[in-house]
Amino acid sequence: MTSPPPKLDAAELVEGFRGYMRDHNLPLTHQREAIASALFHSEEHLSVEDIEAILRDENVHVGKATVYRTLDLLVRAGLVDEHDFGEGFKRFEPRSARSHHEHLICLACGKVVEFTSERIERMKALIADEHGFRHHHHRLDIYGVCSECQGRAAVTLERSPDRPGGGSR
Amino acid sequence: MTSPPPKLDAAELVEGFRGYMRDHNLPLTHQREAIASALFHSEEHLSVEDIEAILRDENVHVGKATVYRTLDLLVRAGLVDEHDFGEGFKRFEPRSARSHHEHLICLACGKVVEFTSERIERMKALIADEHGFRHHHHRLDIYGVCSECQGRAAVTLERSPDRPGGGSR
DNA sequence: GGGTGGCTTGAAACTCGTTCTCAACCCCAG
DNA sequence: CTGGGGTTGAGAACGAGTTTCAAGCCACCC
Repeated sequence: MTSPPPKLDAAELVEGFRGYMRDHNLPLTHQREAIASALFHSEEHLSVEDIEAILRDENVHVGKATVYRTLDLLVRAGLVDEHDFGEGFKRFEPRSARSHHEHLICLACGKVVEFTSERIERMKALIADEHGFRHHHHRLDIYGVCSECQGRAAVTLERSPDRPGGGSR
Repeated sequence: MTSPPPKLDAAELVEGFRGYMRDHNLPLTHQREAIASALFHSEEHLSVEDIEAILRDENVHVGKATVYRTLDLLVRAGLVDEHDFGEGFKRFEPRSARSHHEHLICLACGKVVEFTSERIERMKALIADEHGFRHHHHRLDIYGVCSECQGRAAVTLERSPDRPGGGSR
């Protein structure tokens, strides 16, 4: 478990968080800063468990209720995106300066690769229109096997939709 | 709640189920037939609760463990597709003769509209390729507000990804 | 038709992610 | 510094889904 390099615009996001809290007259507690900072400085799609582990490593104790509450806050502030890759729990990702992106998920190792597609952006708006929907948001997740895992022996995938390989339930 | 017209190829699917059970030397119990039949004759994306309600209406008592086990069986048999629209529980849909399709989900009333897109089918394969992934399956869900709900007063949507309006948690 | 073996069933206990409760606590404006 | 309102944390609660295990049923045999 190596520590990944800090997210490019982490400082910006932290500043954005402080501003949001100020604007909404919400107290900026140590716990909230620790959680936001942990998330903003990560390159990964973190689960609540991941976040708790990071805080534990930093010897910062935060109750899980607070982790969930703060994540909720961050999502509502528009600084964090919430994802459900069908593992039975959610993952969180700082909303970077980059535009909206989709995900490629490896069924063997759980790796998540992000990509963007102008054409898909245009198409989803078109499709919503066609059916009389006012588009709000969408989700495109492609599940497959990444190039590294294709090399490894006998990657047998059962027919099991919405179920990456990393689940522990 | 009016009863929707039966799915076009329900009889076919029931026959497929019988065949699968025979081929795999699995006993065809009353419970399994009742669950499969309920699902195959529905036009909706049913939750486990929905299925239990249908069976209750038919005065067929089936334990929920059996419902889950049978759904698992149907999914593995390839006769049913499993979906997660981010409501906190799964929905099930008979796999009809139609090709793979995507979903438009109304955030206000929970209605699900299906659609297909040749271009998206082609594009997702292309994208997987581009990133060295062997494509397995994918999911495209577009969330928005349907035309009927757009008319209704004050449909205020909080910024809350993966969360249709029908949840009861 | 009756027997028999193995798979299935159902009720309840359990798991696990997430939310709620509430008394103690902290942030910050005054 | 002080007070009050929002926040925190431990644990209880919740809800979807799974497991357990004794009792029951299906299907095949005679």
